[in-house]
Amino acid sequence: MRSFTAAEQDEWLWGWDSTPGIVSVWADMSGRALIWRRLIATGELVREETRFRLWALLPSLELLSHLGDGLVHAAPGEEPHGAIAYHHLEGPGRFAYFVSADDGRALESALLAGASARLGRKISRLGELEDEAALYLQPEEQYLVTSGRTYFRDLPFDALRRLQFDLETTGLNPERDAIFLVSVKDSSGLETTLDVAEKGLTGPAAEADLIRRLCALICERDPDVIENHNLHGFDLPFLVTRARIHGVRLTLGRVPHLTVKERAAGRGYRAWGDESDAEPDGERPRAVRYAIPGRELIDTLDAVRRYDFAVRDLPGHGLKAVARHFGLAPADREYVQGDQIYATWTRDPDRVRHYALDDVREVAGLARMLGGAAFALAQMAPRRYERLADAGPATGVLDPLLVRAYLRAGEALPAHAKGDGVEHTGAALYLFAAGVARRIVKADVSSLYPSLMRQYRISPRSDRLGALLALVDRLVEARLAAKARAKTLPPGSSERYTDEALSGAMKILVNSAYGYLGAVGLTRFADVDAANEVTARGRDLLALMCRELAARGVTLLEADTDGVYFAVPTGWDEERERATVAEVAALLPPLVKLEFEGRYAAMLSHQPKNYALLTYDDKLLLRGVAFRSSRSEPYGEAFLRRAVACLLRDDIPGVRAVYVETLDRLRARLIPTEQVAITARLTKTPTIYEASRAQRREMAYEALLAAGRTKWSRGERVRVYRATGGAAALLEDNGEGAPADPRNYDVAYYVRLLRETFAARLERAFTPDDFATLFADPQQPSLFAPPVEAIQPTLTPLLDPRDLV
DNA sequence: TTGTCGCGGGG
DNA sequence: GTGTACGCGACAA
Repeated sequence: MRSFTAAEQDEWLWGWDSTPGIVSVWADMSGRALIWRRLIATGELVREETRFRLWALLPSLELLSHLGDGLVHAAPGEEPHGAIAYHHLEGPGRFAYFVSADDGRALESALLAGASARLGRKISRLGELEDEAALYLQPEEQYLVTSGRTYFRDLPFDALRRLQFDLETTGLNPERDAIFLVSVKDSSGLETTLDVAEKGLTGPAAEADLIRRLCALICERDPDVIENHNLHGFDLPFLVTRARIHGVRLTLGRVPHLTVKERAAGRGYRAWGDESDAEPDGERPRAVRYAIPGRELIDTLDAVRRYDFAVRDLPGHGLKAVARHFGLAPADREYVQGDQIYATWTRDPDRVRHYALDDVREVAGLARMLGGAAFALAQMAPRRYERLADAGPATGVLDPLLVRAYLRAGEALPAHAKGDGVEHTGAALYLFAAGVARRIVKADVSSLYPSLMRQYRISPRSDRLGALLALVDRLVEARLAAKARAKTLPPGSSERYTDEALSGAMKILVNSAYGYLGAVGLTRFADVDAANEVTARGRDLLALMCRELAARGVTLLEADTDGVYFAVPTGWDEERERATVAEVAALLPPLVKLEFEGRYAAMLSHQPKNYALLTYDDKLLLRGVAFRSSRSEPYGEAFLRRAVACLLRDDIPGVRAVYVETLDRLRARLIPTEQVAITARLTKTPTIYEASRAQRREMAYEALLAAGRTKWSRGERVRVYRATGGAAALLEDNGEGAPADPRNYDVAYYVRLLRETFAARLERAFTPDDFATLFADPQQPSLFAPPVEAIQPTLTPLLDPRDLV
């Protein structure tokens, strides 16, 4: 294997051109690149126009042989003007020829002519070439890869000029509904709203004028970045559609004669399909996103999804829920329900203005809080900022980094790895014991898989340069440095924010290196065997940790992938717990760091990945579908929470009391109807349900029909419950926004549900006899039942750690 | 019950 | 010319 200096490997991660402050790049096939830069010292915006050579990688020169003398050899870096040039790349990789031209259209037509001749039919787009016939990127990415430039060098996040806008519309369908207000905020102090009523115009003319004023305002404020929540899924497609309907040109960018451009995307906006009754035949339309020259379009929904993917603690992904979760919502935040916004506007326009401004303020806060990672990625990878903000880390970031690294090293790139049928094996999951245990410790290995890749030098077979591991090594080191630097800087400062963002971005990349290996068909250097070696090492390591912990006298409860829960003997203090974890950690390979993650007073282990924990400050944590499901009836969830809390506090009579009390309240109908109802989302129209009703009756629709409702729309949410006699019933509103409360629910049914569905989640904590006693019906007393006070929860061993191979 | 597909968001 | 994962709910078999 060739060896590379640290400086060369740094170039793989960061590129090599030090041009600072690039905030946007727009390039086309003609070989023109427009680059907007902010001068670090003054914040002034400058625009540069430059020429670059478009390029592609080919397996051979066959497609260009028809050029004869028109195809010239040129050493790397040489740029023979007017000619199509090539040079050979080293190594066994498929893409061994680098070809380039001043004008990408000339290169493209030469390739198309060659392909047409070879295949004997007209080929008119590069996309029609067979797989792996050529490797080519978007013009902007070609420019960034060969120039070694990246976005945002030396630029703090807060130096970006950012603007947020939010449309308020009469509904969700852009073909039918209209924009009536837009709120706008930017990072230089603007906060304003535009609306249809301002200019004395009405009807279509007023909306068209509103769109023109929005374009003018955005161009005047001239932001580098435009942000909103669901920007690509709602605001942009809505704006584009309304502008088209009114014949208004959307001049939002920094090149006057260029308007909004569509690009294909996996997620984004799909025309039609929301509420149309008859599904159109054939393919669903492709999702599209939009691009604007000179500005980066950032959707905070992408940042929220990326955050929640790692942390998994958000109540939902909507703007309001996320803003509240992060404490970004002001105390006097105005809320208006989505379908009430237009009606509110007609009565109380100021309230809607306030609401819409709160929206853009929250978006600005959210974009800063979560947008740092993509900003930092854009300082490394050769792609536009907006692409890095919505890309997956493996295909969207690591793959482009590797392509740039190989070209920089003059090395041929391999074809996309294809699956060879080898199954991808997963992580280990063990349930050692079920029931109740006390004095719980959680220990885990952070970043287990990348640590194993580094420890055992596991890399893709086709990665001749060892570039993936080199990137992971450098990322791990650079991340430690960035974290350490951040700690020395003032909290909340721009500098600290920038280092924290860098550390976050690096963590994302490091943790995606393993996913990269397993993404067969998606990533260029995927290698299932290497991925399987990582998981196999991971399983061995988890088994080793478990055996060594057990050998030190603790009781193992559950282990999953990279972490383990166990109970320690009576009398151990935290110091002894930590010392035990440290002892086992010392037995592991040096790059694998086992850490003490937390300690808890008690745990109910129910099923794999389903458990309850009681913290030492008496907080109850429920994990897994058995304990928290949006489908559960609220009275049952409430019972379960209270009963589990009693159980973990060792208050068995309390468990019994909660059960008896819930039964009594059900029988006396003291529990509000809303507590026994579940929310259902309607997916069938009345016509469709009518057609299937004979075969199968569904509770939600039966409830609607029983309530005399024959019309409803798809997507509507209704609350339903089982009324006396077992009939499905609809829980309607009481007219004041709260649910009605007829209390005519089927008591016998909900009594049975309490025992068979909810109490059953505590079954593994007791012997069968004790469980029967504890959840016996007080209306059917048994003569032989032992006293509840005598019952002790149990812990049932299921798997001996010594049996782990 | 089990397998497959689609969604999450926006007014 | 794109390409996540995860957990859940709806539907069909």
